[in-house]
Amino acid sequence: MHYNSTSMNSGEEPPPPPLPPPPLLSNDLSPANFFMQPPNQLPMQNNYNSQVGCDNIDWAGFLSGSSTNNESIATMSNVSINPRNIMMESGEQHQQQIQEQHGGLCRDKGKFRKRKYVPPRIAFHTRSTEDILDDGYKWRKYGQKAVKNSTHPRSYYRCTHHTCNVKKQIQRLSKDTSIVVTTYEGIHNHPCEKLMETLSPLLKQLQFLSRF
DNA sequence: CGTCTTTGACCCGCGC
DNA sequence: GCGCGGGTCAAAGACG
Repeated sequence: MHYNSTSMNSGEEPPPPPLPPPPLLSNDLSPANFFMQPPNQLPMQNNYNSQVGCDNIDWAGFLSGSSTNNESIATMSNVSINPRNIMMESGEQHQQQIQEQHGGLCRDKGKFRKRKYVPPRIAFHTRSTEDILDDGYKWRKYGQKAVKNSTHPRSYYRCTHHTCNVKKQIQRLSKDTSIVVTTYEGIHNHPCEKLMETLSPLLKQLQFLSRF
């Protein structure tokens, strides 16, 4: 099954059948420990209707949108994700797509209404004692809210990069407080700072050596 | 002093 | 139309 743009935002489709709980692995952020959640298991609305396990993902490229790999970046159990498809669903391109399809309007009780744009979201379950998982990007907290039917509040973060509009939400599951649900909204339009910090000395050395 | 977090207020979409 | 709940804003405080 391909994880394409048409399957991600078809709000009229019936909800998928209940799925077994995701495998919970450990508390670090190695790709093997990520697990994307289908909407019927998320504590919030999102646009995804596929359960996806990921074992070989270029996360820095995926989250920054800078991946140059045209093939799937994640494969497992016959499931694949193409980052190009996800990027196509982001921001203005998605809005444009909706406007082309519906003229920016959707039907409600026979009347046309403005359709609210919901950017693509990806949620991860991780078992961790820490609320904030280090994904290499710098985040600024801009809100915290108590959520209904949950003992733990939801925290709202924005990427601190001035041109980047990526947000993430962090919440602990009330059922199992050891599980942190991290939801990313949008795609980074800049490289991962931590990655660049690590790579820049190497790049400088390469530049120096390439002179000879 | 600049940056970040906290937190109550406000806004808006959605369901009834 | 109204109330509820989720998301965001922005002032105030904390911290290095």
